[in-house]
Amino acid sequence: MDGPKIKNMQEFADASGISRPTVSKYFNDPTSVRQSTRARIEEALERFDYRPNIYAMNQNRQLTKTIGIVVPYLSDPFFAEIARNIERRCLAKGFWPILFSSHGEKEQERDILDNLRSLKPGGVLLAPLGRRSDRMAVERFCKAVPTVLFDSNIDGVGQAFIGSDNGQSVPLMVEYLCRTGSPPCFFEMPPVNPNANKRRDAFVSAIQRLGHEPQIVRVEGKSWEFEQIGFDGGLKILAEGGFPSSTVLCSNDRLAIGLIAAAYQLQISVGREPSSQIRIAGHDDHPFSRFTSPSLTTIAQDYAAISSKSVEVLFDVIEAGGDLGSRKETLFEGKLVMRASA
Amino acid sequence: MDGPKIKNMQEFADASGISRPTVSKYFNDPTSVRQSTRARIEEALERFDYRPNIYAMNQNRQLTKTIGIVVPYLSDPFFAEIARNIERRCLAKGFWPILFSSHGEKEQERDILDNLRSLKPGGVLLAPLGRRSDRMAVERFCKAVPTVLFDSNIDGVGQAFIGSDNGQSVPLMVEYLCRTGSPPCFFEMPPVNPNANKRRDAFVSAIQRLGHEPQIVRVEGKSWEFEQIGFDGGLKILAEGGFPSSTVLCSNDRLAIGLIAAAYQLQISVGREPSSQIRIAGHDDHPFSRFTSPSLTTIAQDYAAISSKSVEVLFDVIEAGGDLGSRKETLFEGKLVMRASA
DNA sequence: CTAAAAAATTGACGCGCGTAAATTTATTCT
DNA sequence: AGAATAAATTTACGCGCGTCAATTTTTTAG
Repeated sequence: MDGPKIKNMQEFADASGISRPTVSKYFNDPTSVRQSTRARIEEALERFDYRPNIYAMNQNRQLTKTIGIVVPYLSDPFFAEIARNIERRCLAKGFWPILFSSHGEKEQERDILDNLRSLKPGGVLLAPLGRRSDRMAVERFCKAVPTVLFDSNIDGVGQAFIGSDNGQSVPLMVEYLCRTGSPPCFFEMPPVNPNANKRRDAFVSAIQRLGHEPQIVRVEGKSWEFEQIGFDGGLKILAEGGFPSSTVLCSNDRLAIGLIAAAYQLQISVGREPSSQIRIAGHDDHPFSRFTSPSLTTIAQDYAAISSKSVEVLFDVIEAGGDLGSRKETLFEGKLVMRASA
Repeated sequence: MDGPKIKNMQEFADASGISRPTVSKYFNDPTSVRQSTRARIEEALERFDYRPNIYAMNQNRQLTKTIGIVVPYLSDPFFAEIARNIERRCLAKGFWPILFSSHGEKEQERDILDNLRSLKPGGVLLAPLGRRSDRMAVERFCKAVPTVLFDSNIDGVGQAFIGSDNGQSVPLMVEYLCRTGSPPCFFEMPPVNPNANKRRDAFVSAIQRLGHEPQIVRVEGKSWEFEQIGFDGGLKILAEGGFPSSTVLCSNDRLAIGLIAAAYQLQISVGREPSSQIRIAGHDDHPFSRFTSPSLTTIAQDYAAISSKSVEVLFDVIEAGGDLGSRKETLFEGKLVMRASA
């Protein structure tokens, strides 16, 4: 890191005693040059700390080494955690992840996809808003850029989908709850994405299979502040005679977190001890769910598996030139996490 | 959105009947062209949906319209929330925010700053890791790119600092707690950034000013999973005779969230009623702090003010050509948020 | 050691845009 | 109306790099 300042690749090539085209090859794939020249270049790199101008690198490329990651709501630790995993894996593959959050807004999602297009990313990992997505815009985008959907599916859109298997996880929880106490009712809010509906449907069929009548309690609210919705809704329901069952299965953990807070405020005891008045269960194993009072019994989605599989499939798509032929859906099973709340 | 495909600015200029240099001017600042030509360009834009190649746009620029946002830990909803605010404000100014998270790791932070340099951002908003930052790397970066620090200060580094005034907020809380019950002890973990130390120091002087002996309880732990640290530490302390006071002021909300969970598990009642065994207070008004059981009394940092001021100052710096002359520090006061826990 | 294969070099062009100087056209002001 | 001013056009160059074809050098295989 000394010597005269290096301005461009030509100067760096001169300084390292290698021709510019070879240096260029090196930067696009270090393994594509002979071991001995690679060593010489990397030695020079330490002396001069030159970095190619990424803008010049990419201007004539139709596909860059950038990976776009789009999540619906970054303030939700679930997505923050997933994004973190994905970022690491992209970096390990020598790609450059760029993170975007739609912040729950359709327009934002559309803008992000628009902007992303001009970034010419090598591929995109997209967790769509879901029902609120501009389906046309997403579809158009996926046709132009190799895209893998995760978390929330949109039928037929994108090269693949990776998510968790609500059809397995919800019955797992329902059976556990029925086995250990009164059959649960289902607590939901207006669905923001297909998962919410799938979970409700899975609940209905699972509880019917066990010979019970499905009971669904729905509260209103249209923001992404799920905890607040669960709290407000829970407060109202609990104050007005309570849920139809003393066991409540929530559509997701964030809703459950709000509901637990509401129960506490009304001095309704939550838990699986005989003395408790209500049992509450969630779904997702949200990072905070182990710190509720009582800690939340839930279904653990396999963060690591979902993110690593998503990245893996995306790179398959990229290496296949943007098209796999058929759209693959991968669903991971959830695991029951028994804590104190149910 | 019909007609023949537009490949570059020349073709778009031809199609819209305007010269290329004028079109170029338009894209760099739509207000810099006459109203009538602007209208013609925008009309053509609707017909052809052309977008300039951002890579070609930026390759000859020493400063681009990109704003880098770097936070230490995105899974922390506090930073996710701040980032969201900042993003919006940058977009409103016609800039392009790009978000990065150090994920609590020094190497990540260094890599991000390195990569950011080759992005040639117009400016950067940086919430450094703090004590774990590679100070030299940060310093070097700030000399090369207009940078405003926020949340966590590093003396003399960057063009400005925006944060919250621990010297005001902590005494505010201490006085409240002393006025309404027994004087608090201070619950902390190994400091990850200067705020932690400032808060402890502010606690000591505030409690002494009120004529009490400062008592500090420290637990170990070196990850960014603060809740877990608070929980594990709290469990141990509460089981081994408890805190030196029946009122505990935690260094931050996440620690408090863990502590409340620990107290619950040990069936120690938390709250400000006379019947409660312990009072617990936090600091930050973390998005989840209203959903703990009981809800957490805390100090609200002014998210909106911090983010808007940060952006504002950054644009001042940018407009001043990267240097304001003197380094400005802005501290916002915290507000006491009285909830049920203390 | 020689022929074949692999890798590096040389020289050159183009990408899409920013930008500058000189010129022409349009707008504003009195 | 004409003069002064503002804006758009024409022309042309350069940025840093990808990439190609032809050539030379180095490595590998027989």
